[in-house]
Amino acid sequence: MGRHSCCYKQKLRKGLWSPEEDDKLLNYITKHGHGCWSSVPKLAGLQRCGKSCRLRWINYLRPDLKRGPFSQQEENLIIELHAVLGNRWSQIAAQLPGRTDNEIKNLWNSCIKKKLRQRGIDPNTHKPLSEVLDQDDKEISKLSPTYKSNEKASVGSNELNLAEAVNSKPPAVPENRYPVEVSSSSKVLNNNSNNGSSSSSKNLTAVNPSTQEFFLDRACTTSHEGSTSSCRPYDLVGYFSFHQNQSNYGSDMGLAVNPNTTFSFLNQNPRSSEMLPVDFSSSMTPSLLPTMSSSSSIFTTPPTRVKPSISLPSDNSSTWDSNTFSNNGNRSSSSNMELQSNNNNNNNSSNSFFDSSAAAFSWGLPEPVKSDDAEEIKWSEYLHSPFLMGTTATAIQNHHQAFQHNNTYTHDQVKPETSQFLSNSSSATTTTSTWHHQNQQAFQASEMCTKDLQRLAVAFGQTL
DNA sequence: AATAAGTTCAACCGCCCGTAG
DNA sequence: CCTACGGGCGGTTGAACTTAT
Repeated sequence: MGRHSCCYKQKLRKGLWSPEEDDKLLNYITKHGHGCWSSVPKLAGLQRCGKSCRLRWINYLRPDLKRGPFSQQEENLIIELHAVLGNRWSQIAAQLPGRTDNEIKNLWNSCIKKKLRQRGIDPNTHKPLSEVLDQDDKEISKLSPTYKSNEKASVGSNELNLAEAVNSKPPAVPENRYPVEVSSSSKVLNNNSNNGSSSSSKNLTAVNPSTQEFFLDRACTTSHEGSTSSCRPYDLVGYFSFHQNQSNYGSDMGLAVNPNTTFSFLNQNPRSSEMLPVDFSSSMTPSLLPTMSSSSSIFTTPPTRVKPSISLPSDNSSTWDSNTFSNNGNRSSSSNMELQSNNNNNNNSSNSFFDSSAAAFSWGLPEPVKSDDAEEIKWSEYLHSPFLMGTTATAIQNHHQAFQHNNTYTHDQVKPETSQFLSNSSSATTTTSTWHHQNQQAFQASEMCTKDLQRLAVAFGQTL
């Protein structure tokens, strides 16, 4: 059958690394760099194969690795990126400094998948499980009876039986509602609009206090400058929950797409057949992104905000005010998805979007506008939508800006070369510093938006 | 306290791609 | 053009650890 592994061929050591081996590898790479991995073990005096050394270095010994549990924001970013990139762990890891693809993969398989299922989301498609099941049933029903039974078994065997998962989802979930996680002590605030507008109350329809979830109308519509498009809140982003003291990515969010820029999310994987041409073209943005900011960001930059049309305070101490929720109540105006330029990043500010210990956030979730012509954006469209891509791209952009300002490595150097660590031994430490610092830098860097977007596009394999 | 069941995560495996010869 | 090799990636395994019974 297959060839033997290099370790088998060379009768090399396998399994867990001893501290002595770690020392040897670390010392060698610190002094000489890894160079050709296949020669590293020999030169370092290790009875390991080059691949094993490389893996150990990348996943464990690298000085810029961030230790400790993933923050909620990191998890959210992973989910968001997974929705776009799928199981391209290395690319996902490239957006999470200090995290390895292996780590993220493990987290996904052991933790996030489970969480998503518990919320009734299929982790593979990011669709509600009920939809996935329906689709499966439809596809299976097209097949012959013999194949049908076998296939159904294999579908379920992937990990968890989907039917099982559906059964386990919160019973209170109406079929056409998406659960959005909020933290404890959340309240229904669908009557928060103090200006008499219907505002968000149409979207926020139910709260299950036991599961701490609230549900949004599945189909809602965004309306901007006369153009109306409908979307599903869950489709737009999935869910987000924000918890106090988990602000590694900064405490604010925003969206940004340079309206004059078209750039593509190209898979860096050399396997060309897997190229992922996800374009977020500016030509698509106006209908979904009413107000553009050239320097806003997701997770990072303080000044730009997305006001949610739905939001929840976590407790009495929360600083959510009516303005936070109502967006002036003008449901047909761009305020539904308003991106505000607001330099006030004071966390104690009553306007601060992420002040509360937890906030269900729907990404500028548009309010429903009755429109018979409105069609739901399909999931695949969502994945290609400028809305998400804008957020993702901007997150990426700012993360990379942060990197660049830390003199660590750029996207083109996502897999850090030893020489960089050696020449920037101090910056390697910096890389593991808090995100706040990076966020600040990212914000400063955002002034050079156009230039950086070009850099981003280049980094992702497309010239502007 | 013992053991089973479940979870986490480091490491391995095998495949694919790019490149040098 | 072909082949061998190194690097990189995603999937999988299994040891170590934790929790439940």
